[in-house]
Amino acid sequence: MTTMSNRYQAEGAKSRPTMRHVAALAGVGIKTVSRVMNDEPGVSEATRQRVLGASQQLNYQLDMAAGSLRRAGRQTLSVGLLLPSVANPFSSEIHRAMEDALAARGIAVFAASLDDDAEREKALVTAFLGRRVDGLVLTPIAKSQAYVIPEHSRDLPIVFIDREPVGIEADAVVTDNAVGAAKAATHLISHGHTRIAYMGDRTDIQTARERRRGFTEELGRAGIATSTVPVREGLHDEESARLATLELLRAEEPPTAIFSSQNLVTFGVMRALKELGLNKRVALVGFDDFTLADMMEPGVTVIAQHPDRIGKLAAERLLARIDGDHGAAQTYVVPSELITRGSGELRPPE
Amino acid sequence: MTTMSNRYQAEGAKSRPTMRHVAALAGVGIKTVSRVMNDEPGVSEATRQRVLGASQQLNYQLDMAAGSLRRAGRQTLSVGLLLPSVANPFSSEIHRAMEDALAARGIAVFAASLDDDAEREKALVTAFLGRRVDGLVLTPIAKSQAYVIPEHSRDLPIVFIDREPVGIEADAVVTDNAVGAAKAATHLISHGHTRIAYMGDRTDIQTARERRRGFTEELGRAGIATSTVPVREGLHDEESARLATLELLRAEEPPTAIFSSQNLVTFGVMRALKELGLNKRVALVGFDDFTLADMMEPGVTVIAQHPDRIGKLAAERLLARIDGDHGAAQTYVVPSELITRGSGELRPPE
DNA sequence: GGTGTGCCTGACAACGATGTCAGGCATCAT
DNA sequence: ATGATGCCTGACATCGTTGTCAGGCACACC
Repeated sequence: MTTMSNRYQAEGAKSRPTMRHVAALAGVGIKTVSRVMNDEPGVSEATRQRVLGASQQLNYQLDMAAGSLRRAGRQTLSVGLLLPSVANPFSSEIHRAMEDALAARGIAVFAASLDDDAEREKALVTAFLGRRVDGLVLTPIAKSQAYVIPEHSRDLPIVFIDREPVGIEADAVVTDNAVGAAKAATHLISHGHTRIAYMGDRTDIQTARERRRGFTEELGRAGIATSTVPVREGLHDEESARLATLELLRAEEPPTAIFSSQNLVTFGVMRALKELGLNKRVALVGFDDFTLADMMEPGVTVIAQHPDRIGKLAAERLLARIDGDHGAAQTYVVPSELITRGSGELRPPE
Repeated sequence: MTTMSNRYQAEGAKSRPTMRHVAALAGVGIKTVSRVMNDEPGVSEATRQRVLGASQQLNYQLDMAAGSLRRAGRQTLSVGLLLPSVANPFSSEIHRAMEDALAARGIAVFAASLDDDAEREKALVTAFLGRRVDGLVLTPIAKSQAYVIPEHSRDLPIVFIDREPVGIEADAVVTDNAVGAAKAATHLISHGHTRIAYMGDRTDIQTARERRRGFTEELGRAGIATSTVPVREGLHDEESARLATLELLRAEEPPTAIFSSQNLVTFGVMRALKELGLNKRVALVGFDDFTLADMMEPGVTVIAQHPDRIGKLAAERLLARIDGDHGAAQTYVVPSELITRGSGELRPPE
C-alpha cells in the first residue's frame, strides 16, 4: 500500500507522512510514536531512538491541529492580534513586543489590520475564532464589543489595547492619554504660552477624546479660558492637519504654541510651520514619538507612548488568562513620557 | 444530557457548542448542519432556516481546524510570513500589502520576526509547518534554505522575498538592488562628484553585496578607479554608521558625496553630516525611502524600494502556487526608483 | 513457585468536522 | 399500478492525533 501510494503520487503532490507511517517504519505502535514526539515518559531509550530515526528519515512533523483536536483544553498555541494597521509604526512595535513575549511559550501570532473599520473588526474576530485561537488581543474600533461576550464568557482570553472596550468587561492596556496630554499643556504653559492650539484626531476615537479632555482640563486649571482655545478636530491624516494648521496660523491672533494629538497630525503641523517659516517661532508638542524627531529643525518635543511596554504587558495579561487567571477584569495604564527636544521649549514672542 | 452539561459548566468554562449540539437542537442530522454551514446545496429552505436558527441561538461557529482535517487538500487558509522584524517599516509594509491581497481569499497571516538569526528562521519554519500553513513567505537569512526542500517538493508553496534563497529553487521577489545602486552612482556622478564613498551593511547580507556591486561597477564604468573609492562596510546600525562617517569625513581628501546602502546607515550618515555642519555641502543618496525624508535639511534623495509592490507580488505568486501552478521557479524583480529631494543634487565644491 | 510491582507497549475510542453512500419520499411518465 | 427520476437527509467511516486502559514482560520478594 505504501508503495502504491508512493508510486501514485510520484509525479504530483507527495503527501505528508503521518504517525502511522513513522510507526510502520519503526515497527512500533502509533501511540508510541506519539509518546516520543511529545516527549512523554514511558518509552525505552532503544525504542525512542528507533522512532526518532524513522521520523527523521521520513521528515515527519507533528500535526498540531490534529493533536489539539483530541488534546484536553484544545490549545492551538496561536493567538490573534488585531491592530489599526500592521504597517503603523506604533502598532508594529506592540506587535513585536507581543511576539517576543509569546514566542517564549511557543505561541504564534495571527496579525491583521482593521483600518478603523468596525465591520472588519467583527469579521476578523470571527475569522480568528474559527481558527480556535487561544486568545485575542485587539484594538477596538467598533462602537461596542458586546458581540464577543459569548466567547469571552466561554473563557476565551481577550485583552484590549490602546483603547478600552465598550459593552464588555475585559482586560485592557492603555496609555495615560489624558495625563500625557495634560503634561504637554503644563509644559507649554510653563514656557510662557497662553494661546495654545489643539489639533486633534477623529472624535470617534476614544484616545483622541481622552487627549483632548486632558489637555483642555489642564488649560482650565491654569486659568486659561477654554473658550479661547483654538481647537481643530477630525484630523486623520497629514494633509488635513497641514491645511488646518495653515488656516489657523493665518487667522488673527494665531496661537504661539500647538499641541497635536497624534503622529500624522504632528507631521502635518510640522509641514505647515515649515511652509510659513514658523518652525522656530511657534512651539510644538506632539503626542507620539517618531523616528528622526531629534533631527528636525528644531527637534520635536513629544509625549512618547511606550508601545513596547504596552505589547509586553498585554501579552503577559493574555498568558495569565490563558493559564487560568479568573480574577476581575482590569485596565492597566502605561505612563507616557515627555521628551524635550527643542520645539516644545520655544517661548512666545514678547 | 444537554441540561446536565449546561448545569455542570455553569460556574466554569462553558464548552463551545459543536455541530452535534446544533443538530440536536434543530432536530436534524449532523451532516445537514455541515451542509448548511458550508453553503452546500441540497438542503430544503425550511431545514436551512431551522439549522441557522439553532446555530445562532447557540452561537455556534465552525471549527476550521477540525474541518480541514477531513477535507480534501487539507487547506487551513493560513500562511506564514517570516520577516527580519515585524517592527521594521520596510517589512511591515510588505506585511500589510500581503495581508490585503490574502484577506480577499480569507487567508490569515502568521507573522514572525527573524532578527537575522538563522536558527530562528529554521525554528519558525518548523513552527509554522506544524500548524499546517498553506504556504510560506520568507526573508532568508540562513546560509542555505535547502532544509525546506522536503516540504517544498511535497508541494508546499514557498516564496522568498527581499533576498534570493540559496540551495533551493523557488520563487523569489526582490528589488533590483544592483541597478538601484548604480542609479545612485550615476546620479551623483552626473552632479560632478568623483570622490563618492560607499557606506554599506553587513556583507553576509545578499542585498548589501548586490548594492555594493552595482555601485562600484557603475563607478568603474564611469572611469573612476575603484581602488580610490572609500568603502566602509559591516555597518548594521545608526551608531556604527555615524562613527564611520565621522572618521571618513575627518580623514584627508574626504569624499564629496556619500551613498548609504540602507535605512539605518543613512540615518547614521545624516547625523554625522549634521554634527560636522556638512549636511548642505556633502551630497547624500540613501538606499530605502523613509518617512519625513523630505523634511530634512536638505531633503534626502533616495533610491526607494516598493515594499507594497513586493508584498502584493509575493502574495499573488503564493496564491498562484496554492492554486496549483506548477511552473518553474522564477525570480521577480521589482524596480527601485530614484526620488530627488536635494541632498543628492548638491554639487562638489569647486 | 507464586505473586506483586513497575515499566513498556499498543488497541481502541474519541476530538469535530466532511466525504461517501444508501435510503426515503414525492413526482412523473408509462 | 409500476417503475424511473430527483431531491433531501442521515448513518457511518475517516482525517491525524491523544487519552484511556489493559496486557505483557522482567524482576524481586516471600
